[in-house]
This record gives sequence, C-alpha cells and structure tokens, in this order.
Amino acid sequence: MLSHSDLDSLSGDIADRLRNRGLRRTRALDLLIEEMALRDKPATIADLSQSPRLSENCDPATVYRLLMKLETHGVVRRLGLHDRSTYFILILPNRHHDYLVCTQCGRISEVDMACPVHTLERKLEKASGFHHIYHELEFFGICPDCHTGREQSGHTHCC
Amino acid sequence: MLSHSDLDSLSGDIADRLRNRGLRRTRALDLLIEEMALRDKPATIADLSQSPRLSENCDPATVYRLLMKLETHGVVRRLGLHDRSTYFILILPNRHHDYLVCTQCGRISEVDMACPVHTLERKLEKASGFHHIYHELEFFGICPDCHTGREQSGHTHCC
DNA sequence: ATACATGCAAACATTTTGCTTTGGC
DNA sequence: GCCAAAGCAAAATGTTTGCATGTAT
Repeated sequence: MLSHSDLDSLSGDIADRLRNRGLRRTRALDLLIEEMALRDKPATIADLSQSPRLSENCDPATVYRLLMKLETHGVVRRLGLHDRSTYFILILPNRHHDYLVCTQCGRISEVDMACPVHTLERKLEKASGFHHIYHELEFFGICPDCHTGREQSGHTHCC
Repeated sequence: MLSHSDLDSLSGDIADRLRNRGLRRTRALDLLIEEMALRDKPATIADLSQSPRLSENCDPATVYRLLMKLETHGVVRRLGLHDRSTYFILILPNRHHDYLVCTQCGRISEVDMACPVHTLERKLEKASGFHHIYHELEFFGICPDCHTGREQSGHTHCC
C-alpha cells in the first residue's frame, strides 16, 4: 500500500521528470498520478475520468491528453486487454506485472511470477535494431466463475 | 508458402470443425479463411474486408460477425497491437508467433524465437483455476527506420 | 507575458446491432 | 421449409481534435 507521503514524493518525482522536458505541473496531472498510483491496476480513460477524484476536477479530454503525454515520456504503459478501450497503468519501480484476463467476463488478475521474458529484451534489441524495447504479456482464458461457479481470486501465484 | 490444395484442405478442415458446431459453410467463410491463410499476418477487419478478394464478395459486417464466431470457436486469435483497431490472425498448427511492434510507425514484425511462455500456461491453469489459457506476447520499441534511417527487416531472428 | 494546459463540443473511426433477404442443409 | 448467414444501414462506443479560455512558469 502507498502512504500519503510516498504518494507526494511520487507525484513530485514524476512532475520533476516532466518539468525537465518542458511540461507543467498542474492540478489535473497530480490528481491523475494519484488516482493511478492508488489503483495500481490497469484502468481505462473512462475508469479514471469517472473516478470521484477526477470526475469533479477535470475533463475526460484532459485525462486523455495527459495519458498520451505520460505514455510518450515513459511514465505510463498502455495495455491492450481485448476490451474495446485501451488500458493504462502507471510504471512504478519493481512493479512490472503480467495479466490474466477472462475472455468471458473481462476480469483482470495479476500474474505473480518471475517474468521469463525480460531477459530476452536486450537480446532482441541487438537482433532487431529496435530501440527501447519493452514487452506486454497477457494470458487469456476462462475464469472459474465463468466456467462453473467455483473459487475466486484477484491475484494468482504461480512459480 | 501455402499451396492451393493446402488451402482447400485447410478451409475444409475448418469448415468441418464449424459444421459440427452447427455453423454453415458459406462463400464468405471460405473467402475469409483463404484471405487470412494467405496473409498469415495479423490483420484488422478493415484490412480484410477491403482486400480485393473480400471487398467484392462480402460486407464488412459479415467479416466482423465471422471473426467473432471464429474467435469463439478457436479458429482465429485476437491481438491488441496498440492500434486503434483489433487485429486477428488465423491459428495454424505450429505457427504461434510473438510480435515486435514499432510504437512510432506501427510496423509489425514477427519474433522468431522459442517462446519461453508456453510452458507456463499449464502451470498457470493449475494455479489460477482458469481454463483454456493461452497467451499474447508483444514487444514494443522504436524501429530502425523511425530511430535513424538504417536497416529494415520484417522478420527478426533471435535466440 | 508567454506558452502550455484545460474545458467543452464537435468530428472521427471502429465496432456493434436491427431488420430484411438470401441460401445452406 | 427452416434457421443460420449475409447485406445494408443505422446506432453505439470510444478516441481524437479545434478553439476559446485559464494558468503555470
């Protein structure tokens, strides 16, 4: 869990990073970072801008534009979870996760494993000539609830 | 490369599989399978329905509805490549690929490697209670063309 | 004071659905 | 003949942009 002061310093860090690149620290930016940090889960533009914190204070278009900038500057990561809309998640140190998505109901859980793909990225950069490679890995399947009426878990341990 | 007779038997196989589930073999279905098999690359609904083969013979809505069915029945796989639209690819035996996508220009190349994730799927099924798990893995980065003006390749060997 | 950022509203692209007609079985 | 599939066209959804105004620096 994230304490209030952690949050402040996180917002500060991100704002600093962005300021160096000519962006300004605005109320909407701080609120968006706060919202994403507290969720710490993939969220759509709608999810975010409809949250109490943001709905009162800024327009969806602003959220959209902020997310685009944050993505460009490597602060958030975009995910395609086979929903009609795009998901975003804040990039936090030591917090990369892969996801397991139910193709039936759309439920998203985190997969808690040492991701076996990281090590390939450097290799792939050399082989392909691409720069700044990162990956996105999702597992899709039918969740217990959709398959029968059994167990339930939001966080799956594996390995 | 796919020969004409390979294609026929592929369409036949798929049509059989579908017929057993109560679906009918139609002209549009055959043409769509043909188009996807010959491309053997991720394609959007627009890509497919604007192809000469399909544009003359069927409506985009039909392509859409077919793709939904084919996905349900495990014949095609859906990919979210961070484009605004959804990509689809035909599932062929021994043909799983992961992709490397340029975040700048959207160019899609295949990553030719022994995918290190396959083996985790069974383990994850046990741990999570999900059924029929499969995965989607993409790498994103800046391609050589977008980064400077160097090399170019549509297929990257690695490992 | 000067941009960059925002709000609001309109434009866009793509997906999704309704309804009638066609065609596979 | 019956029911799934196709065609056409309209609606829904989510993204993106234009422009006037507000605000961080």
